[in-house]
Amino acid sequence: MIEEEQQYDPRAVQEKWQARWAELDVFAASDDPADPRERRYMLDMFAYPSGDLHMGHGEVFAIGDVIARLWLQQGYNVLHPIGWDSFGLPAENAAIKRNAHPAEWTYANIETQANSFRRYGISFDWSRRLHTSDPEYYRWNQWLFTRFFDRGLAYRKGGLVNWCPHDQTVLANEQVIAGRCERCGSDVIRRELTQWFFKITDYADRLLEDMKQLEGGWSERVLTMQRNWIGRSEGADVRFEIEGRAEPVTVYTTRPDTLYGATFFVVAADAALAAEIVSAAQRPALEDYRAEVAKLNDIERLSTDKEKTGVFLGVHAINPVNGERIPVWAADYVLADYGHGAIMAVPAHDQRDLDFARQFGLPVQVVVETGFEDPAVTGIAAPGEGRLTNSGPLDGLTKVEAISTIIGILQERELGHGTVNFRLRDWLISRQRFWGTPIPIIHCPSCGEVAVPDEDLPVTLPDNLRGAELAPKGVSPLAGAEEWVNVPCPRCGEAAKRDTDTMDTFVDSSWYYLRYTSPGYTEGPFDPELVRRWMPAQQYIGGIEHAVMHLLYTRFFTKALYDMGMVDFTEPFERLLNQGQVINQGKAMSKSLGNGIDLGQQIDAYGVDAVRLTMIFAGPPEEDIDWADMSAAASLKFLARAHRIMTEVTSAPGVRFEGGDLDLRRVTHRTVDEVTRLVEGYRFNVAVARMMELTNAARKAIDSGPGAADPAVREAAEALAVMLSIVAPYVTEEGWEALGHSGSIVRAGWPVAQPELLVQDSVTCVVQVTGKVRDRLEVSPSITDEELEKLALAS
RNA sequence: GGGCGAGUGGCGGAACGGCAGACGCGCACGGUUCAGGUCCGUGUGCCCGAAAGGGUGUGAGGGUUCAAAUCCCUCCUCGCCCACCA
Repeated sequence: MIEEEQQYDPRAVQEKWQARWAELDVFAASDDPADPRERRYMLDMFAYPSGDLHMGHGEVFAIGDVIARLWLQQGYNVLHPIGWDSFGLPAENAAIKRNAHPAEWTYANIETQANSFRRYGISFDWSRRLHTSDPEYYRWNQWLFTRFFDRGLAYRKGGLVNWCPHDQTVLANEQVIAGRCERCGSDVIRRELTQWFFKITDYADRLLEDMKQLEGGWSERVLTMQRNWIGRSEGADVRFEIEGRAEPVTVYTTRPDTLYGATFFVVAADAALAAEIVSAAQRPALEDYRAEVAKLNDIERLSTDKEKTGVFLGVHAINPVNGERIPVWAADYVLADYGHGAIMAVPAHDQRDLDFARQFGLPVQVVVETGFEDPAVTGIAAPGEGRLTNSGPLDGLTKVEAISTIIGILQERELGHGTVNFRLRDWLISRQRFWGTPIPIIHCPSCGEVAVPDEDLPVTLPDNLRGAELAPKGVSPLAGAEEWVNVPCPRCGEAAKRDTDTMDTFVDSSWYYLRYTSPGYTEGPFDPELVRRWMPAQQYIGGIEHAVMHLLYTRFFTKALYDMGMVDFTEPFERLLNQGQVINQGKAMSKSLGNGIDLGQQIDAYGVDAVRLTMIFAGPPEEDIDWADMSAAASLKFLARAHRIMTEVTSAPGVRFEGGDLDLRRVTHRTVDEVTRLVEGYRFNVAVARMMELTNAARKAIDSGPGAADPAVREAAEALAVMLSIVAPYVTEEGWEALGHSGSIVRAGWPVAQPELLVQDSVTCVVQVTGKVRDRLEVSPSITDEELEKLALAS
């Protein structure tokens, strides 16, 4: 029920100011090079149009808007755009279910979300809106792909890839989370396919190295996650002869110093090499074993303390440094796609190798004196440091000395060399689905892979496929669109076929922030001049779930574009904030738990301002918010209290503050000073607490202090209105109007603290003796140490 | 198994190495109100005490320091990331 005393009706106020903001165009960024204002780019991760906005959007966009509105108040020329990441599986699945085209569902949801964003009061420059499913956008995806293709950064290769049996498409390594599909949670299996990749591994070193630029601006957490993902390690490649094979086999090791302790050799069971070198006698055993391994999915393979399994391949390898014949085994603990898919096993100094040796009765040779008891007896490997032993020329050396010595020997004899290895794999971008950017390649029987020429871009999706025609069948639905598929080769004119796969939607999101600077640009993906002006973005905000995938891909794209001379920076985002999740009753909201909270309903009940304030005041932005612990009603109460202060001011607008009540003025200026620093340091919840204190101080001044007519009360109310406007834009617009101002508070200007009002007349000095508070002294802040000591001893 | 981070009232959370618990929720009491709610005010870590006051207190234990929630070590618990990564 709406109370008669209630000062404002959220719904009417919201509509009033949405119209006013549009009319005054207060959120437009200026591309005018003559604009004297310093530019700032506030970037939110764009939205996926899965229905209406949800609570998570409510938090992330509230946070982004606080920063964007702070900058607007501070007088910056602010770019704060929004768009939609509108290709992707859910649209396709919805279309199959409803016998419709994915575009219908997608664009309807986009409109719903756009309206909700407007209501939510986010300070977007709507003129820059983009949708990745628009041909004008994905045209440039294709253009960029062809540039990557020309430079060898996009290439096709066959091999084992991750396959999601539910979504019926391949997945990039980054999209496999603990053996499951990142999107649907199905167990991922491996499949042999020829697919398109982006050569992100060429950039592994730079992706790692350039993190130096990000330190301080990105959380250590995200940087660590990226570092782990890239997984750089230093070691050596060592060539082992395999008896009966012409070519030696290379293994990678981080411990070349232990080469003399290699007592057997292991090949990944699923690697082609195992089948190639196995002896005739052992072939059936290997085939049985491979069938066993194939049955296990990654989850089972990962189960802890799993017994080591493997089969002897009936052949021997030769240890290149001491000529020893060591048996070659196949096992599933060696991974086909890491290193070279084969290892030298040093059981004395590697736990996995030791477990395997003990399982199959293989010899253990200690080559480092670590002080550990004999691993062969204890079953505990000795991975530590120590002097080398039983190692010929390495005997007596330390680990570091031995590594460089053995690498020298290997290089001299052409048996190996020092090298760096990465865990990072190339980015698999092909998808066997419809609702994405068609890969702009034509396969010609005589010319091979031919890029679609620029003048033929975009290759648009056929619009006659709908419903069941889009159903996943293991190959792209585009393969069924014959008149679309069959085209002449652009090079020779012979009959050829289009590539029928579409691109991973992470390609779309790898450069959208560049397009915002010039969304209507037709000469390329973005206007290089405008990108130079606006980028890199000062602030990026989004969920931690993108810490590896999206953020790694955007960084890769930026570096690739830098190498093409299209941008003049190597890192796209200066500061990154990863907000926590909004959960309910301790758990993520989900349909199955029935604990979902609807953002729209919260707004209907409490108003936009109260919902935004609740998100902001709940705690540090990186932490999760449990909505069950929050009170939007309390937020509404505070907003009404703050608004009432603004309506009670009786002095005239423009009154000189100088003669006003000094105590209140000090509180105001101290609050301004602190709030500014708190917001800039992401401490939004504490900033709100300070605003509440200012509100309480103003309340007291009106009720039992100098009274509503005192200029200091106006000063407090105006400062409060502007500071609070970055969190609660609507009620503060009302308050600003009640204070006698016209136009919009968006342009009011951020208050500036006067230094002389920040110093206090007296400070409380606490006298402690052995850590216990013994006395408190009120002293001048300018007191000298001697005087203070005298006072303390006297008391 | 490895790495990173975090443990503070009934709750969400504040505290450059310097008065622990700001601010808010909740609760209690008072004012306003016919009443309830709203609104305004006071109080509120825990223990003893009518009060003044005293004791105690930031997951556990130890250390550094005149002084530790904060820095160091060990342990416990929770969260996240990676994971037979050679």
